[in-house]
Amino acid sequence: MSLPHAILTALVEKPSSGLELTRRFDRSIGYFWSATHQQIYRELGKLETEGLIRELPGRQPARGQKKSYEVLPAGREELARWTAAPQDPRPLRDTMLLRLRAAAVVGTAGVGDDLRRHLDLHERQLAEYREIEERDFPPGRDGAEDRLRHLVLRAGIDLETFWTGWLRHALAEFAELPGEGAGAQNR
Amino acid sequence: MSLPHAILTALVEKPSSGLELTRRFDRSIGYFWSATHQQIYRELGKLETEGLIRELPGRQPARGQKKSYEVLPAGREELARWTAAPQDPRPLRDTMLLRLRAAAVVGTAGVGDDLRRHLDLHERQLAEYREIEERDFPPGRDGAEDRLRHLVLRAGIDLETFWTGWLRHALAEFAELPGEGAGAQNR
DNA sequence: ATACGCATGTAATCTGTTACATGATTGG
DNA sequence: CCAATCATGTAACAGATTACATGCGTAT
Repeated sequence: MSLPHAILTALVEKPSSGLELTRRFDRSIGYFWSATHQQIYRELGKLETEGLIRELPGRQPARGQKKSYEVLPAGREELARWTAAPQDPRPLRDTMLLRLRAAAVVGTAGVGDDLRRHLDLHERQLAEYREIEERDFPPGRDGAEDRLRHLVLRAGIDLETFWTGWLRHALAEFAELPGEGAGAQNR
Repeated sequence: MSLPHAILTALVEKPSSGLELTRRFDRSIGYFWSATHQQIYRELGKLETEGLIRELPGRQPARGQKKSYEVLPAGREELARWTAAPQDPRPLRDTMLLRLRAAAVVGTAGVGDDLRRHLDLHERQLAEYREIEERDFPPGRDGAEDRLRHLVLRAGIDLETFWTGWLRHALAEFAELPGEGAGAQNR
């Protein structure tokens, strides 16, 4: 129940078409709330029906034509209401941890290589976040909006820092496991 | 596509009934792959149909009667295959981060209180993990299975450490935001 | 004219959530 | 006998994923 609010947030920041939203989800919002273009189009339809957003006036109608939306006052209110309401953190669902637990009973074949690959992925993501931080949040600016957005980016950086650290630790442990030189075994 | 493998892992560790699995998901496996009893029963049915698990022999049939399952060789093979195959990390979906981004445009009302509540939740979870670590992983044991399971628990501990650290940082930032004494405002 | 990329959308399927229904067992 | 609890399950729905369909605009 958060996708509509992710979209409302994006549209309040800047009115956009479906594809533009998709691009922005790929770049920035999707770092903590991912969505595909199908989800976005479907949800835009719903939000329009519910009167929370509307098509920007001065438009072409047809299919294959760009169609931009803006947030209506009702949408802004709904977003404010949702933001203010308490919500429990959603339970974690992580495949790598599950695989390690499975590896404890069926063997570690293949897992070491993928740990290395994940480390690489997380290192890249971390580097990307740090670039964004340098570019968008140079020292000594502090509007309230900037601070909040910086805080969110900080979470991303800290989270990737956690993953890279843990993955390195995991790889070190793996190196000490019996028979983990080349990578495979099944008990 | 991981719930069946979570269940297979649990059943390889120890044959169980649906409700016993549900309990174990609440306690241990669910820390990184949560599931409700409905999901579990549905999936047990599928796994049995596919010939990956079977009912423990020596059974009563009827509804309301306990029904335990064990993993068949085909199930163990499928689990090993899945564990060894590379998988991309699933994209992050975090509501609190989304809310902060929304708060940057619609105001921070209510968010501060919930940050505090989340900090409390994550501190409790961290304490629970640490207790498990003390109880189940005293210094100086090192079977391969133990090491892998400890590694998974370590991820939980490090992750909760990240959250509590970040939430404290966020609360400190909030304290400096204009008008954030009592908690509410809308721009 | 056709092929490519942009843009919007439909459909089918799978996964997860919520609410409820039913039988068995046990303690009062 | 009754209520509570254990245990299994159904049904309906909501959310997410995957594959595909269609139309427009532009460059070759």
